[in-house]
Amino acid sequence: MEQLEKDIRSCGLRVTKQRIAIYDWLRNHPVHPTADVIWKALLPRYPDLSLTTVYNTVNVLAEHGLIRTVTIRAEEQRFDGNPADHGHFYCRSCQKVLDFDIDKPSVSSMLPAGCIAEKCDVFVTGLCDVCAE
Amino acid sequence: MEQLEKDIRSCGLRVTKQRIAIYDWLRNHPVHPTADVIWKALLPRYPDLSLTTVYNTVNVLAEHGLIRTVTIRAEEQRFDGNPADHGHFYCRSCQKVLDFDIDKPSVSSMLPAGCIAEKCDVFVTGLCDVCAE
DNA sequence: TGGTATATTGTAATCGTTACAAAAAGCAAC
DNA sequence: GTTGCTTTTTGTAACGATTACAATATACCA
Repeated sequence: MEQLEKDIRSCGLRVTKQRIAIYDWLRNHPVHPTADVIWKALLPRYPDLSLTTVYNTVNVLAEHGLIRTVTIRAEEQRFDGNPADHGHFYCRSCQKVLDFDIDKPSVSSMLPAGCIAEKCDVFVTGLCDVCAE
Repeated sequence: MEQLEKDIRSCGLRVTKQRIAIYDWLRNHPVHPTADVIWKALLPRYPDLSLTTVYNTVNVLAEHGLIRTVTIRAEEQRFDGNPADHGHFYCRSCQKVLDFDIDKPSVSSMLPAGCIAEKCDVFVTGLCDVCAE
C-alpha cells in the first residue's frame, strides 16, 4: 500500500486514487491486460474512472519505468505490472501468455558491438506444455 | 527474380506483380517499414498500387512465413523482409533499428518447461555504439 | 487554508488497419 | 489462344484503439 505511493511519488508524480488503483491492480494481476480490461476491472469499485485516465496513467507509469508495455497482438497494446526485464511466451493454440526469466548476460552477448542495453524483451511464439501433446 | 515467384507460388498463392514488387522491395530493403512506407516507395513505379493491397499482401506473406511482422513502436506495425529468427536493437537516441543474430539454444533454455518455440524475437532498447558516447 | 500546478473527465477527433463489393487478373483446361 | 472459375486488387467506407482538447476537480506546497 505505502510502497505504491512511494513509487509514484518518487517519480515526481502526484498521488491520486486512480493512479494507485491502476498501479495496484497491475501489480497484483500477473496477466497482460489492455487498457480496456483494466478499466472494466476497476469500474465496479471506481464508477467514475474514465478510460482516458487509464490510458494516461499506464502511459505515465510506463514512461517512468514502474510498469511495462507488452505487445502480444500488434493491434492492441498490453501492460505488465512487472517492470523487470523478462520474457513472454505466447501459445498460439490456447492464447495463453507465460512469463519467464531471461539471462541478461547471454542476451547482451548477442547484441551488435558497442550497443548498451537498457530494456530487453524476449518474445517467443509456439506451443505451451499443455498444448504440445 | 525467379526465386521470389517460386516462394510465392510454393505457398499456394497466385503470383501478381503487386506481390512480387512488395516482396522484392522488402527483401532488398533491410529497414523495418510500415505499410505506408512500402506503399509510398512503390508508388512511383506502380502508380495504381493501393494501400489496401499493401496491407493485404504483407499480411498474406507474413501468414505464410515469407516475411515477418515487427513491433518497434506499439502504435504501428512494421514488416521485415528477413523471415528468420533474429533480434532487433532499437536506439532510443537516434531511433535506428539494428538487426542482430540470436543464439537459439540459449533462448530455448530460458523458456518455461515443456514449451516448444516456433518463432522468436528479441527486442532490446538502449543506446547504439554511435550514441553511447 | 489558499493558490497554483497537475490530474481527471467526457467528448470529439485521429490514426492505422480492415470489411466490403465491384472490377480485374491469374491460371488450368480445352 | 480462348474460356471460365477463382483469387486478387481496388476504392470507399467503416472500425477500433488511442489521443487531443477544454473544462472541472484534485493534490500539495507555502
